[in-house]
Amino acid sequence: MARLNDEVGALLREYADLIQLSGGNAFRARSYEKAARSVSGYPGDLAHLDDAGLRKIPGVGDSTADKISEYLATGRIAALESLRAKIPDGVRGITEIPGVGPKTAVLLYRKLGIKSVEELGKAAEEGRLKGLPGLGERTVENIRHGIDQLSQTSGRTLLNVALELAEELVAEIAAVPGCKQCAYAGSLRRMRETVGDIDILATAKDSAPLMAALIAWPEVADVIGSGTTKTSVRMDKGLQVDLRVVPPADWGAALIYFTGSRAHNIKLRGRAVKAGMKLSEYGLFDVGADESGGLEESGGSGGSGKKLASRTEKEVYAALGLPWIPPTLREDRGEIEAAAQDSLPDLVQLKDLRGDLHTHTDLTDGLAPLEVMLETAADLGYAYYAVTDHAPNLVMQRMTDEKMLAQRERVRELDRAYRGMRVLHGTELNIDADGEVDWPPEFLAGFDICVASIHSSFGLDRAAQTRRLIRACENPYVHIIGHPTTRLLDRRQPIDVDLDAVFAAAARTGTAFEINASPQRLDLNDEQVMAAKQHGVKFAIDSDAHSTPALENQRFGIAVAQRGWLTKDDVINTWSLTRLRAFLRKPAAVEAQPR
DNA sequence: GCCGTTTTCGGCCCGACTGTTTTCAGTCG
Repeated sequence: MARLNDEVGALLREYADLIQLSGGNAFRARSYEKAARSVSGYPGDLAHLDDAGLRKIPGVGDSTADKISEYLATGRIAALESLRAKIPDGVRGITEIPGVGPKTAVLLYRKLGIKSVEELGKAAEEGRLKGLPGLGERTVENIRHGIDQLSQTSGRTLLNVALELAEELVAEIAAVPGCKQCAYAGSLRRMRETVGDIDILATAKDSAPLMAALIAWPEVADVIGSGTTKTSVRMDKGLQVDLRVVPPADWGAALIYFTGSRAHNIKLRGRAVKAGMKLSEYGLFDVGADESGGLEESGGSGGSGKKLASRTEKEVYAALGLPWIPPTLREDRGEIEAAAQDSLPDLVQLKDLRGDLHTHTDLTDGLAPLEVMLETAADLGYAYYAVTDHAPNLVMQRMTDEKMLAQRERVRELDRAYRGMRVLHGTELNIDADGEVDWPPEFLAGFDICVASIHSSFGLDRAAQTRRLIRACENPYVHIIGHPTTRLLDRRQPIDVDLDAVFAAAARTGTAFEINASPQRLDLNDEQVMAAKQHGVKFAIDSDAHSTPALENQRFGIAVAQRGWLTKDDVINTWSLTRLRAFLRKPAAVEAQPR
């Protein structure tokens, strides 16, 4: 939907970074940064805006509008390109290292000619950073550590980015005459938080036109290989896409095979072998008791055995004595055993969500006004919706008691005005290093709902992090722990914390844990969700939206929940408002007081 | 560069934290 907007947003952000790196006016840089954010979060399509329309986007003035227009007309921005020529792209990449900003990156470039993270790592190893002004032993160590962090997060593509591309590619290929079926498979279909590549599967009698359609895609940078059954290409941004074309009759078996996971497939094949069958991407075959025991002899065409199933996934699973298993469960975490006992969980679905309990407006760092956020939420069919702007201890947001109370009054008015959607007034509190939050109890009592999250002191040790989160759970006014580990998939490692101890506290106090649906966060992640559920923790799947398009990120939160085996009953924002309100009274924690 | 119940100039998100300094620069949320 907002693809072009994101593209332009990224270019403006790059321009802002390059202004900083080239020593330009800091306010000018910030101005472009703001415009970038605003453009990325703009709900309409930029392509449909004329010059006047562009200027109406908050933070976009004459200069920025001209640059956007230039890009829409010519596909380039001259000013950006001239800055690119001055600062190598890798120098900008260096600022991705946590703790390294533009000043340090430029210093390294000017003094040592370092223009990539790799070169910086090497220079650090060789001790060449010593003696640079402002770079002591500690800083060099931090840079090393930062590079380690970065290397752990790179090389994979975020789910939302891959999904958007995959959906477009599938639509394109499915539209080619002769294409019978087309879908993305692989880790993307399992909705893993990041993916290494995109696997697309299609059926057609003649594969050539389908392969040609992929190769002709405008973002294809190079063709790695192309034959009649498989074509691999690399996109401009480095992501690899594999297209496999199989005969229509083998669709189901191939889809299972290419969806994986590897562990799921291995276990499935084992189950087949035990039952005297053989499973491959070409189908499920009867090995035959009279054969000479060889399992490897039958080739791709099915060998000696008779084909038992291959046309649909359901058919193949059924022939193995199993119900169809949702792709989000196919990780060999007990789903095959559960399926065999017909006890697969009834997974929570996007349509089950009745509300969103963590969202922002332009009163703090959101982009859209309260009224606009509510309109969009109502369009999503929600029965309730919580507005949870930042609290004062996140100083940069400049929240005050007065602003919060004025917003509450407005929320109450709008709540009466809406039919069908109740509006809750909440806040996102800051959990400080000791586990305390922003306001005193009497002020907190005025909110319908409080999310509490960590926004600082990420580096505390395990004992301290565990203690602060447990204290937050014990606060009777804290209902939901927001983005609990604070990880950012492309940038920041999770905090070091004993989650089992924290989950136990959450279950004891009736505090829900968030599945933050922002694709950069997905926090808790699937495995943590499973562990928390074991403790009896309840969950809130929240968008943490700072703009109207971000409200739709809930699909990614649902994916995490499904991968964590959650049902409707585990997720408090699938509940009726009455049941939700009862949960928000938090009796267990109140009894636990005083601490 | 953007913006205006501070409106065409002069501000612009503010403070904590860290590591380097010995009074401050850089980074972060």
